[in-house]
This record gives sequence, C-alpha cells and structure tokens, in this order.
Amino acid sequence: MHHSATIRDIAQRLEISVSTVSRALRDTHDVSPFTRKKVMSVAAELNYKPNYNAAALAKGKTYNIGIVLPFITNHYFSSVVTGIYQVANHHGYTTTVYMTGDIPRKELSILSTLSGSVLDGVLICSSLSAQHECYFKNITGSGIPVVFFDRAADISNTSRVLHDDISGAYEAVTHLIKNGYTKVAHITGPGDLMFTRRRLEGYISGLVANNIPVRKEWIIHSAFTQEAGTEDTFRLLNLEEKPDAIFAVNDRKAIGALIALKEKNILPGNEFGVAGFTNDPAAAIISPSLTTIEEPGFDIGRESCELLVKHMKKKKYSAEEKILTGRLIIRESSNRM
Amino acid sequence: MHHSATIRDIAQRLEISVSTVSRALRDTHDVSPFTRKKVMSVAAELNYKPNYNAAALAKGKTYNIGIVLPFITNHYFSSVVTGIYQVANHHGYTTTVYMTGDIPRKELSILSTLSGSVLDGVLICSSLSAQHECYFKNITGSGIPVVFFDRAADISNTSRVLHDDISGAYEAVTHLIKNGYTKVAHITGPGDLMFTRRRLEGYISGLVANNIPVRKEWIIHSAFTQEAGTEDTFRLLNLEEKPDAIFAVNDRKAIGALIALKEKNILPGNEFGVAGFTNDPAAAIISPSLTTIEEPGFDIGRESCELLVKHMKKKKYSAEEKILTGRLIIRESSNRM
DNA sequence: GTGAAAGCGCTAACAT
DNA sequence: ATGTTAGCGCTTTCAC
Repeated sequence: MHHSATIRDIAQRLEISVSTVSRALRDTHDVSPFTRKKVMSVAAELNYKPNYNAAALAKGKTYNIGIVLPFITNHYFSSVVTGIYQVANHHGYTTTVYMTGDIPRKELSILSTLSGSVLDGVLICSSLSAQHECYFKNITGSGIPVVFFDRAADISNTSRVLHDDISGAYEAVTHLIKNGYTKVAHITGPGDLMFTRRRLEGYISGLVANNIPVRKEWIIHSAFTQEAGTEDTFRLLNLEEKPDAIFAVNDRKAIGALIALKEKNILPGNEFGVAGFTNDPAAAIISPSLTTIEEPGFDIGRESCELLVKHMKKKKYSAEEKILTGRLIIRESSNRM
Repeated sequence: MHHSATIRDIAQRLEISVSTVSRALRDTHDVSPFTRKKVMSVAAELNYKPNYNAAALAKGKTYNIGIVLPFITNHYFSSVVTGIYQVANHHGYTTTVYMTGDIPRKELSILSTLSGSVLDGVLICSSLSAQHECYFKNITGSGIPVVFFDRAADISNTSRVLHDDISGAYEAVTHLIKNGYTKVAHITGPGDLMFTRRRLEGYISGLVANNIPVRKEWIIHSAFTQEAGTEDTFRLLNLEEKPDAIFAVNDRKAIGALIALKEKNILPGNEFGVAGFTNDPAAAIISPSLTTIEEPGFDIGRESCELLVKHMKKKKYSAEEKILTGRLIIRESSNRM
C-alpha cells in the first residue's frame, strides 16, 4: 500500500506552494484559472484523494451527520434513513448511523460518545422509554445542532419533525365510523409514549366528534407486536359488549388483529372494520388488505435533514417544529362491499 | 459553543505532559496506575471527548468501515447492514453507508471517492449491472481491504461472502417436486446477474435430478418486481402446456405469482405450488403464506464484517470465500393438504 | 514511567 | 495571485 498522494506531492510536482494547491482544489477564488487547471490535472494524474480527517481537523468541521435511531430493519426507519441520506449527500455531508436497539442504556452510551469532532449535527429518534430531558443534555448542551424526528424528547427549544399522529388517528377513526362501524376499539402500545398518547388522543376525539361514547374497556395497551395485536383482539371479542371495528396503533398490531379475526371466522371488511397506522408494505399484501394511515418516512427523513442543514449553516438558530401529515389509504379491511 | 476539552487541557490541569495523558487515556502500558487514575478523573470532570479525526490523522487509521450497497429499504439489506453494524461496533469501528441506488454510474462515483483517509476497509454489494472488474480497480488496487457480499464482482483474489443460491434453488425445486408438483416453472430476473444465473442453475439441476425435462418456455426472465411476477404467471397460465408450480427468483415475484393465481381462482398450495427466495417478512403474512428459501441477511452481514476485520488486522491477507446456506421454510403455498 | 518534539494532511491568517 | 507559517488534536519515536 503505497502512501497516497497529498497536496504536498502536487505542490512539489508543480513547484508551487501547498496553499495554492489547497485553494485550487477547493475552487476558492484568488487562484488563476491556469494554475487551477494544472493542479487539477496533476491531482487526477496522481489519483489524489483528499484526506477528510485532516480537513476536518483543520477546519473544525466534519461534514458528517449522525443519525441515532432504534434500528433500521423495518420499512419505516429505513425510509427515513434513506431520506436523510439523500439530503445529506446533496449538501455534501456523509452520514453515520447509530442503532440503539431501542435500549435506553445503549442510547445513552451512544449519545455520550458523540461530539463535534465526529459530526457537525445529529438527528435523533429516541428510544421508546428514554424520552427524558436529561438523556439528551449531553448533546443538546454541546452546541451541536440537533433535530429530533419521529419520537421527540419533551425538550423545549429543540427542533423536531413529527408526524401528525392526532389527526391521522382522528381520520382513521372517522373513516371507520363513516363506513358504519360505530363500535370502534383501540389497541395500542405502552401508554407513556408521546406518539401512543397522540394516537389515543386522535382516536378519542374521533369518537367524540361523532357523538360516540368512549369505553375504557375498548382501549387496550400492550406491546407493539403482531402477537399482542392478536391477543388484544381475542380479548375484545370475548367482551360482553363487543366492538365492531379496531383502530390499531400500528400496522403490526392491525395485522395481528386481522389474524385473530380470521381465526374466529370473522370477515374483516364486511363484518368488522380494521385500520392501522404506518403503511408498512405488508399492509398492501395481506389479505384482506389493510386500511391504514401512511407515515411518510422518506419525507420525514428529508425534512429533518433539511432542517438540520439549515441549523448547521448558522451559528445561531432557533428551534422549529415541522409536522407532516400522512394520508388515509383505504383498503379492504375497512370497506363494506 | 465552548471549545471542548483536549488532552492538552488535561495535561495542563495535572501539570504532566500530553504524551502521558495520551498514553493513560489509551490504556497503554508504561503509565503508572496512579497517573492513569488522575487522568481519567480529570477527563471525566472536563467531559473530555477524544477527537477521532486527529487520532485518525496521526495514526493513519480511521476505525471506520464503508458499506456500499444499492439501498437499504428492504428487509434483506437492512438486516445485512445491521449485522455488519453489530460486528463493526464490537470491534470498535463505526460504519458509513453509501447507497448506490443500484445505479452503476453512481456506484462508480462513490467508489472513486473512497480512500484510506476515510475508511480502513469496505464492504461492497455491487449494483446489478456493474459487476465488471474495472469498476472496482480503483478500490481493490488501493490497498484497502475489500469484502464483497451478496453480489460479488467476478474478480479473482478478493474475498466474498455469498449465499448458496444454487443449493437453495435446488432445494426449493426438489421440495416442490416431492410434494407432487412435477411441472415446475421458473420466473426470474435479468439473465446476466450472478445470483440469477445461480438460482437458474439450481432450478435446472433440481429438475434434472428428478428426471424432469427442462422446458425453455417455462423459464421467464423479466424484472424483479411483484408486477412482473404477476404478468409472468399469467403468461405461464396461458401456455398450452401449463406448469403446476412456480419457483420464483425472489419473494416479490413469488407474491406476484400468488396474486395472479388468486385472480384466476387457482388455489395456491392445493392446485398449484409456489416457492420464493429470500424470506421477506411479507412471505409469512401473505395468504396463503409463501414457501421460500431464507437468505440469512443478518449472518451474511456479520460474516462479511468479521472477514473484513480479519483482513484489516493483517498487512498481508489472502482472499477467502464464504458461502452461507439458507434453509427451506415450508408454508402453505407449496403444501397440499 | 514520563517528557520533548516531530509530524499526520490540510486550512487559514498573514505576508508579499 | 501566490507563498510562508502556524496550528487543528493526537500519536509516537526517542530521550531521560
């Protein structure tokens, strides 16, 4: 492995100074077109590749953006990362993904390693149960621009890009009611999470807006898994007063509900309405296909990064909040024929 | 944004030299336990964070691994990335993902920016149509260790981690035949790709091993999409001599086939066998559920990274090839009741 | 066991 | 428009 070419090599070859080479390479003004041309050609000839570490060290800028999130193995998160990646790239930034596994302890340890020497800004989707201010003090207090996405911490004066859970849930519930399902239950996740609370809120306001009483026994909190969705549904079907529709906090649980219904020989769509949230690819493929609220992961990624780039450009910036609205995708699971 | 603490700050505070601090921090021998303790405590007090750029510059090592692949928005690739990430992290490396969008031109441009100043090693899953040696000369000739995964270039003397497509396809086809489907067709992708060729090879040898003649009209090349799978299936069903089973090159196309069959009121499983390849989450959720060969993306990621780390540790290493075998997952689409 | 000093490759004043 | 020079923060000989 031969030592790769540096600006010094180019300078010596051309018998000019390194600073001129540096300027020429970066297309700064104050360098003659002729010199630039020579520099470029020698650079190409020597297969020169800039040393970004050296540049980062000298400039105090890394041109790297950190992404901290639970994991990437679902469609939603991988879409967000892709959206971020595209915008970052477009602005000349690389990205480094840090996966917390949704484990607060791990998230904390990751956040504690992050610093300006390794990134210029960071995008965070915090672990489910780690959304307390103190977790992020380290990073929010460091002067590094931070934008939260999807799951934001309740921190004042930090930017965030969120999905409109309340209106999404409201829309899903209203849709079910309009289709004649008046006894809408809600199966959801642990109650202490912001987006869980918001979807519940939207669910309730959807009922209220349609003069339908809210029944506590029709709201079930459990895990975010397909299996939990199935179990929740069985529980609902065993109630004396059964619901005739389910709005699930996410598609996984909604799919679990569909499976439970099939097992009980209840036809989703005609007899029983089901709506989910996210628009996972599986929602379109399962039979009956699943009505859901689409979460625009890709756009959330793009907007988050756009906002972060904006923050990184100014020394002083003020927090912004962006709310993206998903659309209702009507499929078989809520459609009476 | 106050300038963050450096080893100099620690050294001054303790009135010792920076080299001692550097050694203490890195847990090198030749530093007294007492000094180390003091250094550590002051470091914690000042909230010292190492500047990795400076370290990388001084050491000529970046402790960063590059991952070049088409995209991450499917379950398989995101699993691979997760596997890589875990192993990399475990060995103290960060990872940087570069998405080519499966566009050779973009892949080439990404590869041309990669150099030792930015990463210590790189894992590549090349674009579909870019698998020619010249594309990778730049990087394979640079002295940076490279490991190809999943889609390898036909380059001698480079390490790669692959899935055993041939035996997987063979197993799927054999399974269909054992279940009584003797007229097995194959719907696949463009013919010039290595893994496409290999699955075709496995398909053919599965037929041959069971004394079933290979029919050219039962092998259809088209795009890797669900829609193409549906169209291919319609074409097969319109043949004079219809097949009674389909082995698809991937789950997307297999799911397309299931949809075509449903539309024609043909019951997959009982009347018509279908098997896919990958084990996408959708395969378990679709109804009837899809028999498939599981591609162990997570393990492929882990093995690839493990191999790369091994290469990065030695100055001189020799290429290795690892082949992972997926298992057959039998579901409803191939199961006569 | 610790310190002094050179240097990694690049940038950015400051000169000219 | 170009050159000189002093770092950026860390590692690493080489002394002692």
